[in-house]
Amino acid sequence: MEEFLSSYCPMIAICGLVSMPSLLYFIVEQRKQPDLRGLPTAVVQYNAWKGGALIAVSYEARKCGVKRSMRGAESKQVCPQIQLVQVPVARGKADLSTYRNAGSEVVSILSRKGRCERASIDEVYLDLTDAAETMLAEAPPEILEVIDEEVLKSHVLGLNSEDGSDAKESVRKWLCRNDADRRDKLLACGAFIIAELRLQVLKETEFTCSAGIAHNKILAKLASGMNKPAQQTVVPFSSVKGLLGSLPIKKMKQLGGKLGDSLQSDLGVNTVGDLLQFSEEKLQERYGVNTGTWLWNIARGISGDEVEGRLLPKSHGSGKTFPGPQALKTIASVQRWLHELCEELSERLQLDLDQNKRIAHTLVLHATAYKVSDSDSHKKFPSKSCPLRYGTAKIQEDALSLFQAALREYLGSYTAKIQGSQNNHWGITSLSVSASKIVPIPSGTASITKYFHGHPSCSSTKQSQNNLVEEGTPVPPSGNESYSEVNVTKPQIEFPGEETMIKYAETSSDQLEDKIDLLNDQNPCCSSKNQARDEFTQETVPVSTSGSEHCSGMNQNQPMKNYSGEEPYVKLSMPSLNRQEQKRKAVKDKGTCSILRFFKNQDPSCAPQKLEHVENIEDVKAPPLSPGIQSRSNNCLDHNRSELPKERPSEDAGNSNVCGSFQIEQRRGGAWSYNIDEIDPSVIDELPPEIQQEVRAWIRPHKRHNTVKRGSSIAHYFLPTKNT
DNA sequence: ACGGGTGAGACT
DNA sequence: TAGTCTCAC
Repeated sequence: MEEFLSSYCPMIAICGLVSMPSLLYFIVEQRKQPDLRGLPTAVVQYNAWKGGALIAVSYEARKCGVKRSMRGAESKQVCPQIQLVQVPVARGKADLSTYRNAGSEVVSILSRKGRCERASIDEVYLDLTDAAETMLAEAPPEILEVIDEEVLKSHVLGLNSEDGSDAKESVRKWLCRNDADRRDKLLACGAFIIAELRLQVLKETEFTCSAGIAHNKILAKLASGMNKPAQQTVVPFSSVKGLLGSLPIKKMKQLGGKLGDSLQSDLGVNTVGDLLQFSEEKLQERYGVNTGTWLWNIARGISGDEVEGRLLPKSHGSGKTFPGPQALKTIASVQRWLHELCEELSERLQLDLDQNKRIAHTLVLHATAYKVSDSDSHKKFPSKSCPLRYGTAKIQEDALSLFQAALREYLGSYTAKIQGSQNNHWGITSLSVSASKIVPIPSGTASITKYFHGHPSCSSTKQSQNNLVEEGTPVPPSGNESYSEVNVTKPQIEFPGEETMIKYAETSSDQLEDKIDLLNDQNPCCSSKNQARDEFTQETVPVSTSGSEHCSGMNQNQPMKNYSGEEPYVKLSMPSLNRQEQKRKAVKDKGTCSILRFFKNQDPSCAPQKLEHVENIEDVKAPPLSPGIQSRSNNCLDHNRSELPKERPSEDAGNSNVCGSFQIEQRRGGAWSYNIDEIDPSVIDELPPEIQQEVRAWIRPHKRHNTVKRGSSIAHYFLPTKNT
């Protein structure tokens, strides 16, 4: 216990979660068939094999014994009265946009009270540290006369409902305990805030959600799943050990897969508590430095994973599988499907651009394939990427080129005649295209950069470096545009593998303007595509697409309607520093935070939230450059350990996290699109709106960069070698 | 040859 | 870096 208490560094973050099955289900229920409410229902994927796969099952249906792994047909057997609704289909594939949008709607509400991280389509983490502290200071639970019912319905782990007395009464007592540990008081405040948010979500969207409230994300996540649906669970500080002690190891996030298996079979660890018997060194020895440390911490309920403050996805993808007999066996069919996928992707990119002013820089193609009678038939189909050019047709074009390059590589010596009709050598069982390296359009940033020219920036992470580099000097990894031309028009030219890829070039402003031109290019949809297709046409394509065979009119991508004002791009092309310089600065200036200091005119720690205790943390005080990447870890344990690797932190920094999780179940109508400027957590609010975003982007990573998901990055930086 | 479509992140 | 792999919803 001692170890727990002393090493458990509480921050206050509240994490929200929205669970996808319910989300899917209820959206459908509400929007399309409101009368399904209350009936056993499931959402099935369009694919009609055996009635389609269930991807969401309502609670009523679960009671009937319907499980997610079932097919539609099976569910009918178990529960004849079940109502099956189909997931929307577009372009011959499932279309999840409805769900994405619904998730956004919830995010926009949750983000009113604190920093939000959209962890997935249906999960949101929320850091309510500030809100909880404010509440504690201004209106602590004990002074409230009336306490909302929703709060009283909280589940508080470890709360012995004293001699079977009223559960709500004991919750009320716990919430209002005067002598409680400050950390628990903060959690109590978190419970209030979360309850309110959940009610708000319900009111505004008709979704219900579950939540977990704890001092870090992983515990909040754990808690959020403990009482569903539509309930919230609090993990008091003192309950952590008890909770984890008996928790099956695989229930812990990140341990549900192979690592968890290995812990069980190799170390005989069955519960998280079992992990306690292993020294950190031992764990590192077996799983590597980062994972070892991460495990050691997790066993004690410690996690340095910080709520990131990101509301938008880092990538967009569109993909489809072609299982078994549906495998694609001709280039023509691959091309056709790529067109569909790219069309969807392009649409989403365009939306992102319009709504969020962000640009994706990299296009990636993934596929899985099989091939027969080849020595290395187990070789995986390689992924390929290239600079992303906006415009549906260009994306389609480039994706096809990537595919062909990958296919050649995959087939190796076989490469011979890929063309022709049906081949018996290979088949494509899945295809996907995605866009990544998405960065905000540097509107406004350039001026800021200029303004602070010479000032060190707050960069500390890969991401922030990107931002800096990209924003300051708009150098998208724009390859030669000729790249794909070459590949497409002469697909059979022999490329020794990688050479097909364009190297990222130093980009000058001219090139940048090229890029802009590209963006504005009307891009007659079929132009080069037809060429490409002609080469492969005449094959029979055994797949049925949504029939957008001709690329003529339809999805022309509303070409840049928003770009009448080349405003953003104009700024793009006035780099104030050349790229190298930028890079150098970004790297060199790690750990400083002049910008925030400038704005806040105080608080050298650069952390956007209150940092009353953080002064204890040496990194923060030493802005120039610390060996570790982050200047402020969210986990004081890490910090202490960085100095005293063997020591438990003597004192927690009093910086507590409250994390909660949400699960959505219902909604009402109403389209939504979010505006990141309006969703604005904390401190930076006072800044002029147009620069808030940039500043935040600079600050956030500085505050913490958790490069290693399951490992202490500190360990990574401070431990000289990795003992395997 | 089915859970399918998506996403994030670590490793190398 | 780009590409692979794991994990999760």
